[in-house]
Amino acid sequence: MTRKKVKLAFITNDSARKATFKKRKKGLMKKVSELSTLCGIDAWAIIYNPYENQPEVWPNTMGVQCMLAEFKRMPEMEQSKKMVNQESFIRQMIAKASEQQKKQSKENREKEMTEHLKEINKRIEAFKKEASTSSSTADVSQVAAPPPVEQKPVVELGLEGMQRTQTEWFNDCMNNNISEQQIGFGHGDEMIMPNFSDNHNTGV
Amino acid sequence: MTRKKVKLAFITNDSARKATFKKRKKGLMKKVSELSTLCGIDAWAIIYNPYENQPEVWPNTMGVQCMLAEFKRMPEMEQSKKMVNQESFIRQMIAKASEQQKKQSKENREKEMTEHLKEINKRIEAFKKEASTSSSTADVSQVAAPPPVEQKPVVELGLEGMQRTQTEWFNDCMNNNISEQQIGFGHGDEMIMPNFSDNHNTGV
DNA sequence: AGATCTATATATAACAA
DNA sequence: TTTGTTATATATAGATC
Repeated sequence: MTRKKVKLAFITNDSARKATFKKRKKGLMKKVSELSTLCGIDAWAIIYNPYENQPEVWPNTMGVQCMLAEFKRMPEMEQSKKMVNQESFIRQMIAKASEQQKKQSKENREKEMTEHLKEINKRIEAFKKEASTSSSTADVSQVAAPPPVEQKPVVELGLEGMQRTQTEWFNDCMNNNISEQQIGFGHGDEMIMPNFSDNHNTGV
Repeated sequence: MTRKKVKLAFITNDSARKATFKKRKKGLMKKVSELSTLCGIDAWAIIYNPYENQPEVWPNTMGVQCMLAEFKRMPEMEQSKKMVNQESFIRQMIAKASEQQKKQSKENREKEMTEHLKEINKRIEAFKKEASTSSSTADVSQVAAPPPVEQKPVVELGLEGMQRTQTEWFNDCMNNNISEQQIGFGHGDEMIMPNFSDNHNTGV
């Protein structure tokens, strides 16, 4: 919003909409990374850009790519089914997964893949210990809100515009066909990234 | 970044960090909603606020809550397993899911739950038709990038700071224990929300 | 279409109550 | 600690190349 206070409504002009999308996507990415840095939050972001055929990922860790790609597969399989029917939902998932299976298990990917998860799980375990002192685990819905435990939070962010299907992207991920660099994210000068060793600036 | 050009590094002072988190979270939410509006993107956001015990959701559609809660469950189950071992990963999911199952299937939730999914799936189907004309489906990894199909993209966004475990939140969701309103998002004056009927401002 | 520029609208760090 | 204010840093719409 500048030069004119843009009217907050759908931009009908195609090229204008695309331009706005690009600019704002970049801004959003930056905001996420800043939040990550400033608040010590382990953050990641994926944007399935509707105007490109490869998603943008930040930070460019393969584990994050695959993990969220995994997440993204779920809606597709839900096609005509109801989300609430969790059992049939999962059956479909198994079917798809077994097709996938022969294409996976590259050792060198394991390490990266579990990188973030380990962090998360450590926190979950820590939290469980804390929570178990205050209530039973049987009926979770009745459990009182646990006492505030100060711990590093995890931020997760996905932005997705459908261009390829989720599964296609996942396949590519599993087949190691990730193109080197699709991150367009040049953040400012003094950015400090405490959590990731593989952060980098591209941008331009 | 004002009054002083903040140094982009972890804020060690607890209260300052919390204040910054709150402000920036709000800003991020607004940005997402604006992107949604301006570019006609079906967007949703969840923030597992590290300082509160209920996630913030926008828009406040239960289907979105449960769908993303579902996504969020996956990492937890991966605890000590490798993400790459998709089969065992899924087996664990089934185990958890069957525990869940007796607590679900409330009719009045189905409608909301599938609301977004239907939109997504429509687009996936449309895309598949388009893509099937140009290549075989057997080896997806070798399929050339499909021709750009102009269609409304879907934005998905999750921000998560671990306070409760994913599963606990999911349980609450399934048990219909969602507290009325945990969204703190008062956007500007002229905001127009074409896609959702249940948007609202709370702020405060 | 994408890269740059610039005037303004917004976001927000530091204060204040 | 929340809320409101204000000075500045940023984000970005529209224009230009």
